[in-house]
Formats: sequence, C-alpha cells, structure tokens
Amino acid sequence: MSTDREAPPKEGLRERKRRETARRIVEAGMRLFIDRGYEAATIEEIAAAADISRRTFFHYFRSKDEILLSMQGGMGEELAAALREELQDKRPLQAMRAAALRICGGYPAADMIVVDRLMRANAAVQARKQASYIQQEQALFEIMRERWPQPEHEVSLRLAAMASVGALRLAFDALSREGGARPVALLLNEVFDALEAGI
Amino acid sequence: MSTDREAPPKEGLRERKRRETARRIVEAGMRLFIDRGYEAATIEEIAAAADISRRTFFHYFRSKDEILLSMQGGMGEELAAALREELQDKRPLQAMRAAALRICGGYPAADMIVVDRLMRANAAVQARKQASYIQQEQALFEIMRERWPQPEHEVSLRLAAMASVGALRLAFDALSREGGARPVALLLNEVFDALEAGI
DNA sequence: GCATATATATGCACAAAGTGCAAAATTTCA
DNA sequence: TGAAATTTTGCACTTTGTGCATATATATGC
Repeated sequence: MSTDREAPPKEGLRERKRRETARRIVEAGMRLFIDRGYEAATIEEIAAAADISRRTFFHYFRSKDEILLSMQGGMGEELAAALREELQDKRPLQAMRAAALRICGGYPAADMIVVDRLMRANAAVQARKQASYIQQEQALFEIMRERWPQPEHEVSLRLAAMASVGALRLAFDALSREGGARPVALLLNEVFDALEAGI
Repeated sequence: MSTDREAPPKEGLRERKRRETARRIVEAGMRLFIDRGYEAATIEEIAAAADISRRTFFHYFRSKDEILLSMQGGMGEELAAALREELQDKRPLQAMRAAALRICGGYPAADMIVVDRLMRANAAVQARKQASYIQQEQALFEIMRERWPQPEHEVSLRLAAMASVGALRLAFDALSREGGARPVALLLNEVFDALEAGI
C-alpha cells in the first residue's frame, strides 16, 4: 500500500472548508476595515461579504477584534519556532535577532503597517495588541528556559525576553511611524545593535 | 479676612458632587463585581446601586472596564510623580525601586489581589491591564529622559524603563499568585535585587 | 434675590455585539 | 444508503454604547 508512514494529513473536506471560510472572513474583514474603518464595519457586513450568516461568524471568531489579532497570532507562533531553532547555537539576544530577521521576511511591511494603523483606531484592539506583546514575552522566556533550565539563569533569561520583545516593539513602532521608509530588517538590526551596546 | 494665600482650591459644589458620584460608582461596581462576577454585573445594576441612571453612568466612565482600570490608573500617576523625585539623587533602577516601595504602602495588598483576580476573569480587561503596563513603561521612560536628555542615554533609559516595569509586573504577579503570603515590599526588593544581580 | 448661562442628569430610541437554542444542511464513515 | 457527527442558520434575547432632546441643578453677574 502506498506509504502509511507518519500520521496521514487526513485533510478532509470539512477541515478544508473550515479553513477556507476562516480565510474568507479575515479577507472580507480586512477589506472592510480598510475601506470604511474598523468601528464602522459591522459583523453583519463582514459576514455578508464572506458569504456566511452573522451567527456563523461567531463560530469562527469570538469577536470582531479577533480578526485583527489572528494576523499577529500566526507571527507569534512562527517567531517562537524560529527562536527554538536559533537557540541551538546562539546566545539569547543573538538568537532572537536571527529569529526575528528570519520570519519578518514572510510578512510584507505594507501589511504590517496597515494592521498597525487599524489597531490604533480602537482602544480595545490596541490594548489586546499590546497585551499580546506581554504574552509573547512569556512564551519566549519559556522557550529560552527549555535551553537553559538552571534556576540561576532565570532572571537573566527573563531580562533577555523582556529586552527582545521590547526590541521588536521598538522596531515595529519605528516601521509604522516611518510608514515603511526603511525595511524591517534594517530597523531590527538597528534596535538590536543599540540594545547590545547598551548592556 | 481668613487667609486667601495660595490659589484657593475653588472646590465648588459641582466638582465635589462629581467626585462623590464617581466614588459611588466605583464602590458599587467593585461590590457587584466581587459578589456576582465581572461579566454578570450589568451597568444597569451598577448604576442603580450608585443611585444614578444608566445613561449617567456613561458620563463618568466610557465602559464597564474603566471602573477596574481607574484603580490602576491612580497608582500609575503616583508612581510617575514618585519616580521624578527619586531621580534627583538616584540612578534609574534605584529610583524606580524606591518609588515603587514608597507608593505601594498606600495600596493594601488585599485590594490589589482582588482587582487582579477580577481582571483575570475577562480577556478584554486583562488585555487593557497589560496594555497599561506598556503605557506605564513609556511614561516612566519619558520621566527618566527629563533627567538625562542626552541622546546617548536613550537606549539605556529605555532598557531601564522596560526592566523596571518588568520588575513591577513580576512582583505583582507573585503577589497575586501567592495570594498575599508575603508583603509587596519584600517581593519588590527581591525582584529588583535579582534584576540588579543579573545585569 | 433673580435672571441667565453653564454644566449635569435623565429618558427614549436605536444600532451593534454577543449568546442560547433548536432546526436545517452538510460531511463522514460504516 | 443510512445513521452519526459536525456545521450552518434563523430567531429571540440581553447587554453595551451613543445621539439627541429635555429637565434639573449649580454658578455667576447684577
């Protein structure tokens, strides 16, 4: 029989459709957010544009802001995975720099700027974005601790996680402020350089 | 005439009543949040308990979560003021430690734990709380920069602000986790000691 | 004290978010 | 094919938050 090694992806019609619907919702949401603003776009409209009922929307996202947050969420997971790899042969800050540089390529600066601008338009969304930085910090700290589990490293790893996420924040803030004038990679390097010089 | 030295507070009936009403709203809100949970307590009930109409509630707070956030807000301003003073004769981390120790006395640990617990019950509120840490970091950074405006200090001051707010976060998290077993002052000193040792 | 300006409180109507429930419609799998 | 599981939908309902007009309370000049 043709290879039953590994768990077969088993991507049935159901899951495929579900993913496709989620994708359509996000797409429709972003389109409407950009066209008429985050607050003005109603879930009703988004659902209509994504060709589902309003009620079904809530089977995919708990609230309107989750559309925006879902974008950032994926990036966080990628970053965590990349960090775990880079930590094999690098010290924390070097690893974070490398991980960030590696994955930022996959996210067009223009998109990040758009999402950032949308988030600034609503206090609750902005808050959740900033909160996600803190969750990210916790996640990255735990990954670093996998690599150096000794308790005497805990404090410095926490510092490293704080500084790393702080650097990401500064770089993305700068990106947004400059409107994408300079590439993300450059900004990241700049911030991480300054960070290392300051320690 | 009985002393007209200094600008008279000019606390008219209006402002006094306004403050009193705000106080009643917060009190009623906290009472209901504790009794039946954050989400279950409706603004309608809170307004009734504070003896105002539902519509009037919104003249005082933009939303339900602002009741909880108003508690944290006051502390942030006090901290900023204390930091400004301590920076006269201390280095950033020392100053932050002193400022935090000074003002934490004014906030009973039990109250802080209750507020923290309530905030954990709702994702949006939790997010705003964490976001306020980031705003706090920005505010404290700016205060530090008043003292050392030279651009070559910018990065290290940013680091100091990040580390300081990080320390506050760790101390308050510990307080909440331990349920108040050890006093805030002790936790703060512990975290700041670890921080300084790690640098 | 009174008139008048100004700030605050309230009621009403309304849009939108979010939830529970039960009835279709669809997909899976034997 | 037919039963089981999952997804989609409609409907009714509660709650949040806002706009607007009106009433009420406070402040201020005369």
